[in-house]
Amino acid sequence: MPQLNSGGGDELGANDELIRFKDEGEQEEKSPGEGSAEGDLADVKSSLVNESENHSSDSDSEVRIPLSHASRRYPLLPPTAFRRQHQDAAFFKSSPYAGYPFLMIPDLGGHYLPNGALSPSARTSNKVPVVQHPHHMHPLTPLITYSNDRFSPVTPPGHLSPEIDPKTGIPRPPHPSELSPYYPLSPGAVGQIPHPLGWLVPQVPPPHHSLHTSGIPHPAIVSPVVKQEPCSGNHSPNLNTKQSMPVKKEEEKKPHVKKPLNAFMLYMKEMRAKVVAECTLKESAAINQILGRRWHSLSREEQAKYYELARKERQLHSQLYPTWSARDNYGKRKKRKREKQSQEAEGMGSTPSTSTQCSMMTPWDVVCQYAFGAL
DNA sequence: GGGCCTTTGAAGCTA
DNA sequence: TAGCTTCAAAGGCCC
Repeated sequence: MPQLNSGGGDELGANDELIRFKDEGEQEEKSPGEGSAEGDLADVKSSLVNESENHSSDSDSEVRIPLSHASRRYPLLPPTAFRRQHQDAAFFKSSPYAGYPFLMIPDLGGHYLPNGALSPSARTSNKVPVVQHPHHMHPLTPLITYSNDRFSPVTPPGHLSPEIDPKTGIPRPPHPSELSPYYPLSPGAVGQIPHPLGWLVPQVPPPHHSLHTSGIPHPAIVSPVVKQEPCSGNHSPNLNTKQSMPVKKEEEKKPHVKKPLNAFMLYMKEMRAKVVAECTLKESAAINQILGRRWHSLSREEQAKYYELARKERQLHSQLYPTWSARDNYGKRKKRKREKQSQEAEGMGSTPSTSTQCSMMTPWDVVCQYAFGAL
């Protein structure tokens, strides 16, 4: 992936990302940021439904990709290409993003400064290069959270009380502004923060340990998969076990500091509940497909918010864990899909797995190949 | 019970 | 340096 800005302009990642959608003609949302989950839901559902209906009308209603079982479960790829023939007229009229990638790119530079900040022209009235968040969430609140469950949702004094979603009538899930999911703090710590911005330059103690000042592990730290060694009666595990731990075991016990969330992850975190509320889907794979398309339908300004958030997220993360590297988490997960695929590819010789094939082809290639029976 | 699926982006790794 | 790989979240599904 081309790093468009070596000067730390993370937001320019959006640029790259815009390019990625160039040849997909993917944008079907009506208006930026107002993607209808129902429409997306219709897509996903129709895809799911068509999976069973496909036998009777597989000729032209929808091209399905009998790839992996997951692809069968979420046969959305490439979504627009599949649907365009029949749904465009009814559902996705002229896509406002038909020229999205082309139109946006040259404009992008005008809004971003080499350091990654939004240029004044791109800013609204606020000096903070983060546009006011439309989803009743302070744009910077993700920075103070990392996990919903590590700390119970303690509402800071004077903060919002639990709300009922006016749209759905469903109790709105704890909102990041009340319950920051990314870098959650102990209640006390939260109370010490007068403003979310305070976290941008946190007066945090030297982060060479995994504990907050409160003694509670930082929320970005996930309890490592550690075999609990019998501790001789002392329940100050973090300190005492560490002292007596051999170097190797100490490394094993090294707390798992998670990667900071990128812009899209932040967006997903925020929007997932909304999408789930708007539709009946619960499977993350399907939800993520919707969110992925919504992400692309966002305006640049809206995306810029999340890129900025992500940038600050990384900033904060690096301040909290200056010695942490993404490398630390490499190999922490068990088995990766690609491993399996590569194994399959090896076994299949010149015939790579379909997924691998897809990764090497444009979605349209896949469509064409399926449409013409090449696959 | 653990891995897979799905998405995008950041960062590490490799040739 | 380009291209590939891994991980981050999430929750249902599958083996």
